[in-house]
Amino acid sequence: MATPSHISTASADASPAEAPDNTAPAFSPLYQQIKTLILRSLQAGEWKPGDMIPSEFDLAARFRVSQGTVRKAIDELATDNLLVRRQGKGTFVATHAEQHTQYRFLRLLPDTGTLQDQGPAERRIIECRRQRAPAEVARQLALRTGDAVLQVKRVLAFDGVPAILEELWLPGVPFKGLTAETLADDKGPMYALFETQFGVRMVRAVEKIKAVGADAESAPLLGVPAGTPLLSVERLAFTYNDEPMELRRGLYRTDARHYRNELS
Amino acid sequence: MATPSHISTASADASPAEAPDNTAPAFSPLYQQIKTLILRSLQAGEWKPGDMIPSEFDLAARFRVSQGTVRKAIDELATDNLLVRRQGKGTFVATHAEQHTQYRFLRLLPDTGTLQDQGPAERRIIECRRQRAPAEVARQLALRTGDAVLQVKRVLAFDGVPAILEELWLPGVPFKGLTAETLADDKGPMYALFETQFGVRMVRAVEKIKAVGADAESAPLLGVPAGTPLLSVERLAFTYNDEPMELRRGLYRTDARHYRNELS
DNA sequence: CAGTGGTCTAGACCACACT
DNA sequence: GTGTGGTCTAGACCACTGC
Repeated sequence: MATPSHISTASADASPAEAPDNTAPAFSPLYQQIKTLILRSLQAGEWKPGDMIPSEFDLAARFRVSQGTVRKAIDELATDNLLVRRQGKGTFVATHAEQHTQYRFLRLLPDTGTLQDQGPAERRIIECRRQRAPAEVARQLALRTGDAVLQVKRVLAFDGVPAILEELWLPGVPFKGLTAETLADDKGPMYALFETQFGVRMVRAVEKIKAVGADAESAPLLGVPAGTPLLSVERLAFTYNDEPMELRRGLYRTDARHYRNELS
Repeated sequence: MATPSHISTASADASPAEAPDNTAPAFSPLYQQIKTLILRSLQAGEWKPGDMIPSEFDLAARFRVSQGTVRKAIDELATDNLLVRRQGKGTFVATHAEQHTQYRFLRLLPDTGTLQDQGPAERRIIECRRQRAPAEVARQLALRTGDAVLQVKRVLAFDGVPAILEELWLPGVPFKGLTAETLADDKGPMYALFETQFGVRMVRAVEKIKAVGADAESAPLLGVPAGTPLLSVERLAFTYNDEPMELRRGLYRTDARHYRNELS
């Protein structure tokens, strides 16, 4: 591979007397460029969550680089949890619909007992309505104030005991057609529903956690006295290319559960 | 490299009529074995935090594998934050003493303003004494109940306002000689002190987070009324090879700060 | 300049899954 | 068996650092 067409090094061979370009080298390794191209295909929906993408050799031929270079690109996408490799089978677009990855973003675990031998979460939709985005919500979702958003409010319970009260804001355009029924009828992770119904895949998220006291509105919904300390978890979730797609504020009861985090 | 001496594939060529070894394949790729060997050298203190380790070619010669294989081993150790690569210079043993990595395990950030343009944390040691390990502490630190442990209690404040009250338990043997003075005299991260004074490097940690109300003892130390919701952060930290080396319970004020977490 | 890590390639072979 | 990802090697060249 002498010089694939998509390579563009900043310092061109020609015109060395040009303005010396103080800005940035803008050099990026081939495998990074390949990574970007694959990402673009993911974003464009060329391969959907759960799909198998072409083999490393096919992609190498398509992008006109060696298989090893594609491999390195896929390696990074796999460690970012965007792709999943399965030896002997192929490489697949990651999805929230699988058993294994199902509750990847839910960090609230029971204090005792095994991880998820509790019954599945019982969901109760309290509210689901179209609305104009408040300033703060709009800012975080990269919308304009007043743009259409969906507001959802629900309670999650385990074995009949409420554990989580959460409120979600979703941008109106990509989630057009989402209703309380859609949510209520669905079983399985909400992020899996987003994938299949709206083609929106959540890739990463940032959470801000605080301790707060239950207010008069939340307390009865969670079945605790007002003032009970709760975890406030504010999450901003992103799709491909760091596009914010969901703002969520959860109140977690932590009397029998805890938020688990790994540091490294 | 036909067959380096340290390779040991489970299914040997000889004696195919042997007992078929139901247990496990026990196969591990060469680069994993190299990773283990490097890890062993780190653990043995052959290279200390901050040191430069031998070049990839030197290690390749030493382990009698190709440079690419060493590279892959180092790659993984680097993504685990055990090693740090510096182009043109070498590969170094990671340390908590650097500016960049300084507060890697502290996730409490101010709600407003830039990350750490607040003054450095002010530390106040409240207690530091040798003690016999209570059952629960012993269990988590993989000691026996009654073994010697060090118990430390301190308050961290920013700009004069207390933010964190924490209590630490450290195994007595590796931390022999740790006193309140050692801690008080030191400036800089505690984990850096552990490295230089005791040769203990913290590599990863697990935290369990709950919301609790300030009790009568903690409230005045943090300057809040009793009952104020606080984040309870229980951390178990490990050195190389997943040896637990510190148990820490922190109470965080989150009225002007939040615990930040990234999900992916 | 020499020494280090970083990238890219090409080919061989292994392990696994399906058919 | 065929096709997939996984490992290992060897060599070439690039980019950065410091003498």
